[in-house]
Amino acid sequence: MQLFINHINKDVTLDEVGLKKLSSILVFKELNKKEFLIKPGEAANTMNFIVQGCMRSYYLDKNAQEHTLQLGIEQWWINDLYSYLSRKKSRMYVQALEKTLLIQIPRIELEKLYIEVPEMSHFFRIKIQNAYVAVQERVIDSMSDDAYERYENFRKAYRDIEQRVPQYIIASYLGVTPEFLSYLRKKHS
Amino acid sequence: MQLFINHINKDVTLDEVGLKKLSSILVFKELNKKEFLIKPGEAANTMNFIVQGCMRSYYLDKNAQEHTLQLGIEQWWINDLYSYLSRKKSRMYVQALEKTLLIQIPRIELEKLYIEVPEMSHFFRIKIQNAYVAVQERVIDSMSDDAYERYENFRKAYRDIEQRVPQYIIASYLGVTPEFLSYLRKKHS
DNA sequence: GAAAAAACTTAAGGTATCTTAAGAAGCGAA
DNA sequence: TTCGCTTCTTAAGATACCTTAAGTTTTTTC
Repeated sequence: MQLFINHINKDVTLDEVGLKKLSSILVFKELNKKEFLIKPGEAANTMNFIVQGCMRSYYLDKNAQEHTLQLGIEQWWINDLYSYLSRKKSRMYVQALEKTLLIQIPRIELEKLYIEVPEMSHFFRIKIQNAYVAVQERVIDSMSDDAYERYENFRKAYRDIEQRVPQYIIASYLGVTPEFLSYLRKKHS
Repeated sequence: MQLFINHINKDVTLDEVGLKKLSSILVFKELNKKEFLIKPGEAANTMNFIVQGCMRSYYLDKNAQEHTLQLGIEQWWINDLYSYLSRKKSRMYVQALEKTLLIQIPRIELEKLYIEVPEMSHFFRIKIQNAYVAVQERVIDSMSDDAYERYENFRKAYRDIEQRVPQYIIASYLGVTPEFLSYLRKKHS
């Protein structure tokens, strides 16, 4: 909980009142390993902060292949932001890869909070901007770099995560088959 | 100009006062074919609405290959949103593909306007959300679809643009070589 | 309207990545 | 500790896409 407040305070400064109002709308949620937070057809109606654990979002393409879009551990936000922002049904699975504890902020309360505590509006604007930047980075990467370069980039950017998720999920994040990632690792070792 | 106002009014409702304040900070800018709005090393400090013409943003990868990230015609916004939002220097070229007339909103004025006319803050929040959704869509496409499917998607989504830009630019948007796109078109015709 | 420049096509040979299939290794549950 | 499930590896054959290079068509410029 203190961790969460510190996290918010990195980007904005909340006073006592703001903090109290924020605290009052938080919801704690626990997920077991492999449990889903969101499934296709559902809507994302909360912002979700990982207090402890590890999660990912992914979808199935027309050949039922998994593609991982986001990975997160402690102090990351995880969501189907597409669904949250557009208010459309999700196409994603958002799943715990370990036993995970989340702090959730329901959209309805959050939008009220934006008015009373403009810092929070500012905070999430920054988060959404960062999300945009991250996705754009990924488009650029996928057009410029080959699979092994993307793997190296991934290892740099996600050093803490790499150890905690199975390799086939990393492959599905990079956009290659697990077999090919295995081949690349051998080739470069 | 009326066009621009209608465009804004699609998403938010501005009163007389708001409209006047908005109008007072607009800047018109004309670009000749092939002229650049932004080059690598510069910073994006305006929002840019295309009144007439056609533009694209692209970057060069380490092999000096062009990759087109955004295409736009009349009534689209064009920018290096990454640079605008993060305030970092751009890695992009933003270039006119035809003689183009823009309406620009400088960041400094716009941020003041956000306070006086909150509808504009709302408006650009929606635009940035849409931009996020579009980029995410693209990541999903590039992982799920082969080149020809991406080409068909592109033609559906950008019917009006397809006619106006050279095919090698479409190829660089899809992430394939011009030769390969040419081959695909023949194969499926 | 001719010359120059830009864009598009074709084709051969090459490379990155996929598919399938099988076995090996690691790991959680009883 | 062992069984069963999940994950990882290996390898052969297939395919999507790239590179190079040359020729053709279209567009621009003077």
